[in-house]
Amino acid sequence: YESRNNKPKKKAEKRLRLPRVSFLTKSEVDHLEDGYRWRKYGQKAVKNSPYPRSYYRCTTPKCGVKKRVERSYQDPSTVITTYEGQHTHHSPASLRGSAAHLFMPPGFHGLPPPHLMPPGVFHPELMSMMRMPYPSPNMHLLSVPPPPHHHPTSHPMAGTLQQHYFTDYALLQDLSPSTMPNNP
DNA sequence: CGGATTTGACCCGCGC
DNA sequence: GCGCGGGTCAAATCCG
Repeated sequence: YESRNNKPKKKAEKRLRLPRVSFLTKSEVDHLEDGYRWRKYGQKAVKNSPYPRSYYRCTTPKCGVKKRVERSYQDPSTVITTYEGQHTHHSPASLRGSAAHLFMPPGFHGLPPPHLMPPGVFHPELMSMMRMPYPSPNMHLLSVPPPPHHHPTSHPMAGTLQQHYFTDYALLQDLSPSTMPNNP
């Protein structure tokens, strides 16, 4: 680890913090499928928690979307997935048969307001599309083609043990991680 | 062999 | 300055 200080000061690019969105998902597995490919680049212990936090980066070049995954220590049955940044590409899971990007939650325009979304089966792939950093006035989805066929009951992961139930979501833009809306 | 993961070291901001 | 906490790097390692 000799040459870490030899950074040729790359034009003083500020490490700007992109807006982040977090999701709470009841899941047995830590890393949820969301239609994108990620490479893990770190893992750190979380203070006051027995569960670690994993750091992922989108594997697509030029796409610097990051993702942090940790299990809630207050409710070990839920995982906290935090996305940071916008994908510069489509989800690689846009293959036929994938239910990703087939529908949007009702009233989805920009950032979801702080009221709960209707409960239902949680689609992490759908979740990964909710990446609008700011609520633009007349924002519509980037390029979501109209669904040719809609199979509401055919989950893309049917057959696996992963059953992600949407429980709640939180917008933790710059909040401290200690503000979980979970009163003991 | 190539790409992803593991894992300790390193970086940085901040509070004291 | 020092330690701590969060975040990242990268060599070693794993795995298909």
